[in-house]
Amino acid sequence: MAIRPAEQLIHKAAWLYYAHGLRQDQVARQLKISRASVAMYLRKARETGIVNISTSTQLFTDDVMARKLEDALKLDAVWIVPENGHVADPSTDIAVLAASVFLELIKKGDRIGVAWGRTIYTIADIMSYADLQDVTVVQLCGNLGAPYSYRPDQCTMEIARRLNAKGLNFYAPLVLTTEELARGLRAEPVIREQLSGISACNLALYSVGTVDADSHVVKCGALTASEMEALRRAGAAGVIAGQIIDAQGKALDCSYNRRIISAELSSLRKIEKRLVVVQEDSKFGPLVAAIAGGLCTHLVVGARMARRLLDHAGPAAEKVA
Amino acid sequence: MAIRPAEQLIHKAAWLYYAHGLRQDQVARQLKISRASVAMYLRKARETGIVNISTSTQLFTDDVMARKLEDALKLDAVWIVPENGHVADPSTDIAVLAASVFLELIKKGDRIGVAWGRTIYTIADIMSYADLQDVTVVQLCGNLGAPYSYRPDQCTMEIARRLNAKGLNFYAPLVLTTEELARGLRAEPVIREQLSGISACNLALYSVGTVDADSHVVKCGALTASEMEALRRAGAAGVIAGQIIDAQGKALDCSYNRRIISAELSSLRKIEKRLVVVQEDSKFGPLVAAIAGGLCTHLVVGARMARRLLDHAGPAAEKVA
DNA sequence: CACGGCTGTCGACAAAAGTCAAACCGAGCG
DNA sequence: CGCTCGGTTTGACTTTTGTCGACAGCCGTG
Repeated sequence: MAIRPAEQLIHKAAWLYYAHGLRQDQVARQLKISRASVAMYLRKARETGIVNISTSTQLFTDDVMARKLEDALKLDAVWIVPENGHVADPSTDIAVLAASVFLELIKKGDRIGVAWGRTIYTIADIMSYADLQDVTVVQLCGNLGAPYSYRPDQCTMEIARRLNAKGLNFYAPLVLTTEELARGLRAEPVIREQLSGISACNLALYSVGTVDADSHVVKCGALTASEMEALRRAGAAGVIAGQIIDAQGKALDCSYNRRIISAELSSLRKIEKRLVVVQEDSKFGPLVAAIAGGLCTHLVVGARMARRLLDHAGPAAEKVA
Repeated sequence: MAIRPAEQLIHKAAWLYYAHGLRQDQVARQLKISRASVAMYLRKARETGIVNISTSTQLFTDDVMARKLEDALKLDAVWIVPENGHVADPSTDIAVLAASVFLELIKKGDRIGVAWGRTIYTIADIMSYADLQDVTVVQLCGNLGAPYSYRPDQCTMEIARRLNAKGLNFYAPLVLTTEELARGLRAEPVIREQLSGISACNLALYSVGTVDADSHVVKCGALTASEMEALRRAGAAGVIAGQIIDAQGKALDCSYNRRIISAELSSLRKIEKRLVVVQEDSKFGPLVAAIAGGLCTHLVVGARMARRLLDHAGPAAEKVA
């Protein structure tokens, strides 16, 4: 009995407890183990996704503002977390909501593209476990040898681990020193395959990055602060999956963009559901650019950001009318 | 504050408790209500499907016998509930499992066909609540003015209620006295529309009925025991959605079948996922017939029944080989 | 306007679940 | 052969949760 009590017993305990509604001591008696063990098994069952507890995220879409935003920005769905004087900081709230929304959007057999960043890693970190063996999580861009714990491959792997899904990592650096080398690497069969597999995804998860000295690409050494400054003057408005975009949400025509290994924006746009999560208010500009470029269909933001987006879109919408 | 604490507060409480992992007293403090109220809200949240607790049914498909059955009978998925010396009776187990499987098979936007019977009603009765506004539950056959609480319309409605889905009832009797009247009624626009809408379903839930004096159609007075006996001699092997089928799973050519208002078997076969649940061992014959007729793609049965099916299919499979 | 009925709320208690240190058990190793 | 080590199991204890009866506000009604 001590050989492999794990799976089988955990399953049975979870089944009796959650599906049949038995008490822990009843389960213990039925399984002929102590109640303490049952409690432990149940915790494991929750941790491994054998049982799933999910809460409806409807509360956050019911907001009238969410509806208005959907209309104004032509998005499929918007979730807004209220920022009333809660004790907890709103950015955690946003991540928790994003994790729920993300899980809710996943279907069996899905292929999911994941980018990277602090926001994404936070989501991965608080996301509850699930048991989706037939799901694949693919990395959307090359890696950064960064001193961060939220490198692209880590984001992908952690999410795959949580979902009990297959993780497909990208074995290439995000940015190279010469355009030529990048071109060559992109032509490599392994890399090319991975890149072309991206448009086969039906769900993507990413955030947007800023284009100032605080940007991750700068912090990770992919660009210097002054190079970034120059790009900004040349029209850079945001960063998506390590790629610089302009205010229209198009890839900026610059050396940096030609030196990276990352999903083409056109591939991203082919993905049915593009979930964008933004925590920081400072990312307003980049977010507007991403939306303009059609890189977002599903959006999770805080109330303050939502209002700014609406104010921004409002006049434009009136102009059209 | 006493005006309508309902939805909004329940949602918030559920959110803080289940998604954020706060304790009930923390939630109470944040929402400025007593902990007792929080406990009550959480119960309501569970009851109304605002939070969903589901357990993986993998344990029951992992069975080697389940795999063999899938192969032998060409089914998409089989769940087998073990019948070891559990305290609980196995038929409840089957229903609990069937309810979980059923919920697991439902996707957003689905259209679900539901038949009737004791088994189906039991499933509806123990099924946990969910919050699927964009799902439609349609009744697969006409009604019986029966002294039972599991009339077709009740099965449909109860399931729709549990899922928070739209319920589409059939406003016609299951069986009429003359073929002519039945033909006329089927031609009625309302009825015809309902009937033709059945093949648009992508999930169906039904059981099978026996063709003896204990059959529901006999108990409900749709047929007398002697009429049934005659039909049985004429080749009747089972009942599906109030319709008599022969051993090949084809509709039996008989007056009774021409006098009923129910889904055509061909419409049922067009439904992508056909979940059949069988509790009683006595329904072996009818089940074999239903499977032979391609009326089943997903099956939930007890271990004893599974073994009989395998024994039955085994020789035939060998003969082919 | 007083009256039940209804619903939501609360405090207090009982029940259930979570947790921890200690015991246990088999496996591998010196 | 006896040892430690990693893991599981257990009983005892603490914390958390469920529930009950009582009370308070609101409503429609007589």
